[in-house]
Amino acid sequence: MLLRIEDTDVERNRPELVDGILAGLKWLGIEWDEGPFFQSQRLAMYTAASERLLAAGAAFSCYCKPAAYAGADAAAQQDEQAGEGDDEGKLQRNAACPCRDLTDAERDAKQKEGTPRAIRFRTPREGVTKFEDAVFGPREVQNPEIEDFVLLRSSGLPTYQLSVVVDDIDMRISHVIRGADHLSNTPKQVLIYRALGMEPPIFAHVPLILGPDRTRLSKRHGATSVGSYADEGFLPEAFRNFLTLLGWSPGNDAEYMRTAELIERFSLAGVSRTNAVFDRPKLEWFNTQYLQKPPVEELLPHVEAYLKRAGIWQVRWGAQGGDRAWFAHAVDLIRPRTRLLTDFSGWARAFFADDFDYEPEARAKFWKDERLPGMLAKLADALDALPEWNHDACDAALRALAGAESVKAGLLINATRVAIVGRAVAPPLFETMVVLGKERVVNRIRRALPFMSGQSVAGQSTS
RNA sequence: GGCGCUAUGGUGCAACGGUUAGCACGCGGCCCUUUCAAGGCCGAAAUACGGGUUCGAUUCCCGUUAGCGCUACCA
Repeated sequence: MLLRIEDTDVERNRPELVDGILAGLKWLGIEWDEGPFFQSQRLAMYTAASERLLAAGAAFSCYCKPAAYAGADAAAQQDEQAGEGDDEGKLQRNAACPCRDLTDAERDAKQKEGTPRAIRFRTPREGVTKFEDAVFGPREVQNPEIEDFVLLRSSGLPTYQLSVVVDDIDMRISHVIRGADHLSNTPKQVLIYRALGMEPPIFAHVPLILGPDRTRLSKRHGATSVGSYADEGFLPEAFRNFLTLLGWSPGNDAEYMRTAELIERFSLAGVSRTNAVFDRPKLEWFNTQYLQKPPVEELLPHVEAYLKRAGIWQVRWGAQGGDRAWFAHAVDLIRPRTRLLTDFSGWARAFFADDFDYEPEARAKFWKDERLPGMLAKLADALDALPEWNHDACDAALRALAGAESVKAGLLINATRVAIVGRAVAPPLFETMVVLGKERVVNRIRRALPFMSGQSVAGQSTS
């Protein structure tokens, strides 16, 4: 596998974008052994190929003025709306270029005038071009449907059609697997292969991914570069699983498939021909699966990266033997409730940092009772006095107090949870206490007391 | 406009001539419960339309409609 950057359009190609592409591929786990190769640095190959085609009579020089994309499009639409004069527009499309019949003399004249020259392919005006697509099956198009397309622009830069064929030949590409938007242009490439005396490779066109509005996925649909999904806290493997199932299925109802299984089961035969809508909620569901099912160890490096990014990573958590086990334990406790990696530095922040705030909704919901400050003060004392710090000891201490105060344990449990992690949404209390440790728990409860009792006190807690 | 591709619940996929049309996400309800998730159970929800072929069509053929793609000196 090699990586090739197809940057032959000066207008649209921005060098900075390449870094993003490379980073995105790496994040996805796509590795390449050779490259990246840049087509913009292989121009000599394309001009050489076009010269060969020219010499063989398979191509010709064109001196027409280029029609700007926007202009051409607008003109075409006007033609359609006008309803008349559309003869002109129709004839214009798919037509042979008048320059294909220029005499040598006429050509020399144009050349002398300094008229910009492009090189077009001399498409046969009859016959059909056939090829086999691994997904769409046998294909054939009438040659007259294909225009005399440009191979080399007047700027000397090749078009996609030319560069891709030249490179695929040079790089001995066996399978061309790409978006179905290229299906219609494939006959042109087959024509070039043949004119170059080569047999085309295996083509396989895969369905497009559409946005919720059913148009091709683009910047307008928000998070569209792979990098933004990385930033949002998605796991590469979840993304892979989700993406693979867009336009492909193993033939049964299997959905959660680790990458190794995906690779093992994938086959071009299972690829569908219908475009698929990118369903963000389902992607999130896949992410929760990958956050929760694999062994914690696999998750640790990812969580570590996000904690670092949030600036709350402690080096000791990375030390094998040391607090690595604690870190794994904490992550394991938190992950059943996570949907994105950012949750670890989000609602679960209190597990890794001492500066966290009390979620207003949580306070409103669980700190309403006026007896709370008094009871929690006693709870802190009781916990502090505990000879051993484990789930059952904490559990017993809290329930004993609840009994003594004649309140339901839930009242204390919920209030305490908010006091020590700041959230209503958090793991079971006693397990949380064990992970946080006695000193922190006691301190945090005492620290929270002033913020209770219905008074709305804004502020942060530091333990 | 021309050419082409596609068409199963809102979304992603199964069923590749015979099923009460299945699974998953999402949605609603219930259970569980220490909050919130997870999990379990239940539910609403689809074969675009019209013709054929066939004993029998989601499935094969034709037409219509719709969506998408190509029709650029973009890829």
